[in-house]
Amino acid sequence: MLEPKLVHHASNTISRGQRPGDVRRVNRATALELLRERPQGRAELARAMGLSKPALGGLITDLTLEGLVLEHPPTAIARGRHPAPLQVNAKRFSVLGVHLASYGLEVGLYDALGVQQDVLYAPSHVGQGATRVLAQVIETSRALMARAKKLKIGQVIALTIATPGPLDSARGVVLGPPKFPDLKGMNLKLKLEQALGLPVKLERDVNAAATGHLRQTKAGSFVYILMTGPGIGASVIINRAVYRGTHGFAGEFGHVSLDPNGLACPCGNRGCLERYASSEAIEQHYKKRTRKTLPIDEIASRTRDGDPHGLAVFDAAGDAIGLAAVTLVNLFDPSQLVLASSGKNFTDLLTPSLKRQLTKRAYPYLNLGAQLEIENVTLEHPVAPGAAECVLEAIYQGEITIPKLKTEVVMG
Amino acid sequence: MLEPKLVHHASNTISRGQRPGDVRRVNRATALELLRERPQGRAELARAMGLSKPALGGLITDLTLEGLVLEHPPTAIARGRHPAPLQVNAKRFSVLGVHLASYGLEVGLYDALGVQQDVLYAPSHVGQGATRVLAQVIETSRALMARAKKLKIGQVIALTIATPGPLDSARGVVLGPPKFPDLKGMNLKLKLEQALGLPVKLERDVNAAATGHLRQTKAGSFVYILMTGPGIGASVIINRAVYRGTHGFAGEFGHVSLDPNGLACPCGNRGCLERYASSEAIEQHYKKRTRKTLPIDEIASRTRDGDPHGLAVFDAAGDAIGLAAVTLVNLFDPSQLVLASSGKNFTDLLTPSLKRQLTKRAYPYLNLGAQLEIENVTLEHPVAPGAAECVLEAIYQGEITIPKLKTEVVMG
DNA sequence: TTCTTTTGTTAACTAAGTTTACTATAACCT
DNA sequence: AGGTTATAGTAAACTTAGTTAACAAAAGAA
Repeated sequence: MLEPKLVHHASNTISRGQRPGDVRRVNRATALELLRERPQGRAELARAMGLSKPALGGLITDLTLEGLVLEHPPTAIARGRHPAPLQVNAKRFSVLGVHLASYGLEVGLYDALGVQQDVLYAPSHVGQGATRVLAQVIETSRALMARAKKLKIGQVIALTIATPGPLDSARGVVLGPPKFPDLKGMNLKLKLEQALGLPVKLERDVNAAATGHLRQTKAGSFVYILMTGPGIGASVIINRAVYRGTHGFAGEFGHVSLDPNGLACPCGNRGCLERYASSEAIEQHYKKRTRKTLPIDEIASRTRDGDPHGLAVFDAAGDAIGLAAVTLVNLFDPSQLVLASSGKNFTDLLTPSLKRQLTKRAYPYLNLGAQLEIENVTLEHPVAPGAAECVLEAIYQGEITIPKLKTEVVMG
Repeated sequence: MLEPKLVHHASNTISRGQRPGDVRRVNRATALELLRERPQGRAELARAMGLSKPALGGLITDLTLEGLVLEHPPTAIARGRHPAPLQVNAKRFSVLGVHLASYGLEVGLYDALGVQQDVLYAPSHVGQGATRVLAQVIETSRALMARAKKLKIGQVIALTIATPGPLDSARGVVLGPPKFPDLKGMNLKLKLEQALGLPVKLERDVNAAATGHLRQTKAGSFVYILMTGPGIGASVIINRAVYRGTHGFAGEFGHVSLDPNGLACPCGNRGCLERYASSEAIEQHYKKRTRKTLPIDEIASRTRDGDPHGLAVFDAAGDAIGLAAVTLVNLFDPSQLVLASSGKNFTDLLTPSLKRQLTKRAYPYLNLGAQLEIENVTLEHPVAPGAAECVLEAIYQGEITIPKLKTEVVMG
C-alpha cells in the first residue's frame, strides 16, 4: 500500500500582526462583495460597511480607476439627492468554470458578475488515460476562449477546475478518487496553467457547487450535499467560507457509516451511506424491485407520477441520508441543509423521509432536527458556475491579480 | 413537547468594514498571546508578529502602563545587546474557573497566566433543586474569593462556569441536559453576575477543557473528546478557536449513532455511542461479564494488571469510539484526536482498538486514519483550568475589561 | 421659490503602522 | 584595552487609511 505523505494545509495560523494595509484589503473585498450582491450608492454602502462616507468614497475612487466598479447616473428612489448606483463592472474581465466529472466535461464562460455567457459540453474521455483527459480539458477551454474573443466581454483571466476529491487544492494535485483514477497524482493546476497561460485553481466539485450556492443565499453556515452518480459529497460552509479540514478532505458525507457490518465500500469502510442512497444505489434498488434498468431521472419522473416502487426506493434513500444527516447535525449544528444533484433534481423526493428521520432523531429534546431548514437546489448543473464563483472570489479578494487596464490614468 | 425558539448565535457575519482601531486590538491580543506562551524581548516579538520594532515598542509601552506586561532586567543569551524579557504580569488580576458537574463542584483560583493558586471541591447538590445548586456555586466561589484576598495575587475580576450542555452560551442560559435537568432554563450567567458582581461566561464543559488544552499544544485544528460519567462530548477546534455551530450545539459526539436500530437513548435517537462506550457503559459491561460493580478507575487499574474482562470491555468501547471517530474524521478531517476523561485517565486503554478501527476504516485509500495523531490527556481535572482559560482568553482579547490600576499614570 | 432631506466631497485630524537613523549593550578578536 | 560586529531598543519623519465636521449638490415637498 502506498503511503502518501499528507501535508497539512489548513491555514497555518501564523500569529501575525496586522497592518493598516490589511484594513484596506479587507474593506476593498467587502465593498466588492456587497456591490456584487446589489448595486447601490456610496452612502448606503458606507452604512452597510460601518464606514464613514469619505472613507468609502476613497475606496470607490480606487476601484473605479481600476475599472472594477462603474458609476451610473442617479435614479429616482426617494426624497433628497439621488444616489449614483455603483456596480461591479461585469465586462472588466471574465473567467472559466470547468467541471470535470467522470461522466463528462463542462466548461463555462462567466463574466465578472458570474453570469454565464457561453458553455461547451464534451463527452467523457475518462478511462482513456490521463493524457487524453488533460488534452480534452485544454482543447475545450481553448475553444471557449476563442469564442469568448468574439463576444463583447472582458478578457478571460483565470479559471477554476472542479473535480471529485480527494484533492490537494493548495498544490493543485489530484489524489484520487478510487473510482476515477486516471488523473491520480497529476498536478492538474500546473499543467493547465502552463497550457493555458492563466492562473488556475483546483477545487472539489462539491465545494465549487457550494461556493456557487453562497451567491444565492444569505445563510452564513450550512452544509451543501451533492449527489453525483456513485457519490454523495458534502461541503461544510462556516461563516460563508468552505471548511476544508486539515488536509482538505473534510465533508466526506458519503462515507458516514450507517452499519459497521454493512456492505463493503471501496473506501475501505463498511455500510457507507453512498452504498445505500447515491443515485446509482437508487437505480440498483429500483432494478431489484422491478427488474427494470432505468436512469435516475426516469425513476424520479415515474415516482412523481405515483410509481409505488419509486416511492419506496426514494423513501429508503431519504431515510438513509436522514440517518447520516443526524450525525452531521450532531457534530456540526448547521443552520441549513442544502440538497443538490447533478442532472435533473430529484432531491425533493428524498426530503419527506429525510425530514422525518431528522425530526425523530436529531436532538429531539431541543427540536433541533425539526427546525433545521432543508433546501432543494433545482439547478441542473451547479458545479461549473460554482467553479467560476470560486475564481471570482479569489479575484475579488485580491488573491489573483487583475491585469491593469491599458487606458491607465496617469497623474500629470 | 416544549418547542423552544432556538436562536442563531454563530457570528452573524455582518460584512463590516475594518478600521485602524481593529488593527490595534488584534495586535494587542496577539502580543499578549505570544508573551503568554513564552517571555521574550521586543525585537523577537516584533519578528514573530511581523511588525516593525517601533510599532511593537509602542504596543508594549501601552501594555506596560496598563500593568499587563512586566519588563525584567536583561539576561545574557547571545552576542549583542541582551533583550529585556517581557512577560505577562501574572499578578495583575486573577480569575475563577468553575466546573459544575453532575457528580460535584470544583472551583479553582487562577492567576493571570492561568496557573492554579487555590481550589475548592464540594460534593454535589444536584438533585436537590436549582436554588440549592446555585447557592452552592455562589457560596463556594465566595469562599474562594475570600481566601484569595489573603494570597498575594491580583483581584479576581471574572469567571467562567463550565457545565454539561446544551447551553445558550451567549445569553448564559442552561438548556439541559436530559440527565441533569435541575438548572434547565436558568440564566446562570445573570444570576452569578448579580450574586458575585463579576462578569461571568457560561461554557460547555468539553469546550472549556479543550480551550485549556489549547495552551498545551501548538496544533491549530483538532477534536477534543471528553468522557464524563454518562456522556461523551467533543469540542471541535478550528484554527485555535472552538467551533460552536449555529446554535452552539456542535460536537455532540456521544450521539453519533452506531446502529439505527440499537439501544434507545434519552436523546431520542438509537444506538448512540454513549450507550456503548461512556464510562458508565463500560462499568455496566464489566458488571455484566463479572457480576462485579466497580468504578471505572478500579476497572482500569485491574485492566492494566491484565484482567481479561477489563481488556475485553475497554477494547469493545475503543472499537465503538473508533467507529464514531471514523465518521468524525470523514466529516472534519482533524489533525489530531485528543482523548480526556474526568478522574483518573483511562483513555490509553481505548486507543489500541480505536486506532485499529481508524486505520482500517478512515480513508484507508489515503492512509488518513493511520496518520491521525491520538493524544491522551492525563490531567485528572481538565475542566476547571480550562474554564479559567476561557475567561483569560476573553480578557486578553479585550472582551472583558480589566479594572484600571489605582496607581494610574497621569500626564502632566 | 424656499425648505428639507439625502448624497457625495473637501479639509483637517487621528490612529497606527513603516523606514531610516541613531543610541545602548554586549561579545569577540586582535 | 580598544576596535569590530552584532543585536536591542528608541526617536523622528513619513505613509496609509481611517474619522469628524462642514459644505456643496440634487431633488422632492411646501
